Amino acid sequence: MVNKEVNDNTRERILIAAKKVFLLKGMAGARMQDIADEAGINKAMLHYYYRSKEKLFEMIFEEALAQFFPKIVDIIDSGIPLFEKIALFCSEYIDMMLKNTYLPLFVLNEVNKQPEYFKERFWKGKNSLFEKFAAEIAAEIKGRRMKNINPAHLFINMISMCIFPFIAKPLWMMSTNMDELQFRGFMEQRKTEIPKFIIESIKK
Amino acid sequence: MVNKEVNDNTRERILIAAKKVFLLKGMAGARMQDIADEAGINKAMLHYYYRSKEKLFEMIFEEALAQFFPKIVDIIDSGIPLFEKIALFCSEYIDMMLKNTYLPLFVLNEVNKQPEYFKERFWKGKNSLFEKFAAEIAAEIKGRRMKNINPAHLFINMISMCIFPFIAKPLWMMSTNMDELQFRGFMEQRKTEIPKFIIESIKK
DNA sequence: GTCTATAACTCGATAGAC
DNA sequence: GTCTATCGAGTTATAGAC
Repeated sequence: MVNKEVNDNTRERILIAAKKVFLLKGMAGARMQDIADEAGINKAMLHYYYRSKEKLFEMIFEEALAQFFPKIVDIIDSGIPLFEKIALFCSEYIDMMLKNTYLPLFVLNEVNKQPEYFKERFWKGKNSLFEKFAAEIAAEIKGRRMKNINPAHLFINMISMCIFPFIAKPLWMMSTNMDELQFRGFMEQRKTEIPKFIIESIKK
Repeated sequence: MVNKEVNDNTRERILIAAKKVFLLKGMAGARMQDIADEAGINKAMLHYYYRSKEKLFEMIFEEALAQFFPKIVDIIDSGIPLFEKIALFCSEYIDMMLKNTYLPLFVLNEVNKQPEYFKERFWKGKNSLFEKFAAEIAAEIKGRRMKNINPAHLFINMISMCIFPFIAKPLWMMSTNMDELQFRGFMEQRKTEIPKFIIESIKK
């Protein structure tokens, strides 16, 4: 009983440490020693619980993907009106990234570095991610409730404006002389600024 | 004389090979052996010409920064009217990235991985990158030629929509079932779609 | 300048004591 | 379950012949 608890505790602490190190340094840059230090244990333990660096990485990557994607799908698949949907998406997605600043760059970087690995291992039956969204926009256009715009462009415009600032964060902070707190404030503003900017452009 | 030419030739071939490998795999993921293979020579030559992996990386990184930045500054500092400036920026910048697909992710990733190193080594007196742009927008707003919008948001909206698709390229191609050629066509469209989208939103 | 061989070192992984 | 010690593969870097 006591062992079980200690076990779970260590297992969990390794995961937390690994997440921190992998998200900061990526698969290629992370060291098992860094993770062990961060977790306050020694290297052998990492292998005892997770066999190899790759297995440990997969755990973290899978968890990261689970955070990165479902939010998108859930909101887009919901039944609320398009303009509200856009506002909700931006707000929720930016909120999630404010709690996980390194998540977007980590995911996109690893997908770029090993696209085949990602495709086979993690990309199963997710082909039609934004088809529903595209159909909804087509309907709005046909009903003359918004301007004619290619849904693909609208979709990636929205995503770009939400995610990119987190990817360019250090560069952006240098360019604007923002500190951590000001950056967070800036992203808080964007929760409403982005929807406003989009809707202003597409409304009739 | 002959030696000099051979020298230059090898030096140059190493740079080209190193650029390819570093941009694809990043500093942490790149191997000196990969670069040597790509250049069709052996590892010792790399050290003969560039001393160390880090020195070689700095060369490539510096060159990458030179491509990534000046285009922005030049156009933004030019005297053309704001709306044309936005159109020109998007077109030129996307064009540059179409020729260097991996450039944005490479630069932003390395800056994120080593922000201090970047700041000290490469960020000298570039603080006011978009101040001029902000001032110009402020003038337009005051002159009632466009809607009231925070210049910082407008600026990063524009940059985000141009750069992000390249960073999310593999994921985007999977989501939309695009092939390489279709992706290029899509980005060609965006050269005009993005300015249209922006101007539609801010014009009065 | 270019190559082969190898030194020096880093890092993931394992053995074995407790 | 946890630790120390160490192995062995892989990598950067150098020595030395040509």
